Amino acid sequence: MENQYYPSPAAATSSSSPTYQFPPQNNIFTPSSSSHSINLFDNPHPPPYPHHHQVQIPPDIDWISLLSGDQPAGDLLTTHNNHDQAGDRAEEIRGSNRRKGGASSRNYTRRSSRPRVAFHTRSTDDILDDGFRWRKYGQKAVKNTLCPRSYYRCTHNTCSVKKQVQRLSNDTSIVVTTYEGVHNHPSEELMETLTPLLKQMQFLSARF
DNA sequence: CGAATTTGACCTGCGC
DNA sequence: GCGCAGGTCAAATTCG
Repeated sequence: MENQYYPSPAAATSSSSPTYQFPPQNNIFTPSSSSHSINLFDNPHPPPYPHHHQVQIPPDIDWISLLSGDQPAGDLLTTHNNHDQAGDRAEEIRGSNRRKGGASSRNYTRRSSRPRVAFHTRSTDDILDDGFRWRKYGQKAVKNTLCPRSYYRCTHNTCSVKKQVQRLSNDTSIVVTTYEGVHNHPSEELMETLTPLLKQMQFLSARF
């Protein structure tokens, strides 16, 4: 079992332990339900951003589709190539008309059944400083929503954690961030903090 | 010039 | 079977 790491609780530097909205059951928010608050350190994906504030959730987000990961794992974690029927047909169409962004030889990995955790924050920044580095790999307009949804992937080599970021259409000051999966490495921010301490410990243990 | 982002095409699941 | 919507890929573009 590998160690698993979560977004670093930078906000924990404040003296009081902040609490955050958390899905009541199955990681799914329901706008009408009373949201649970949990301690920052119990939340596997705490919003660690001092400049973000907890807000009440408006009845605007489709939490079911956003957070749904309850389909059979075997169906969700399949890997596809272009040798199935659809792929062959698409390859014919592509043929001499290869275009930008084509998918002639890709392994297309579908949405996984890994646990998802979403939280909402009020911020002017789309990108939350959670101590990890993310690379944007897509943006998509979502139906019934004015604001596009952005897709990010953790830049660490062996880490496959993803997150989606979207603003509410009726209150664009609110950012909804959805994490999928857990990090298998510590955050860079955490390592920067710990490295000098570890070096000092090594130095001291070598002396004594 | 390498890294990161943008952007439009591609792929799949699902509802009708 | 078809069309739509969501998610992903990767070439092109931008940025530091």
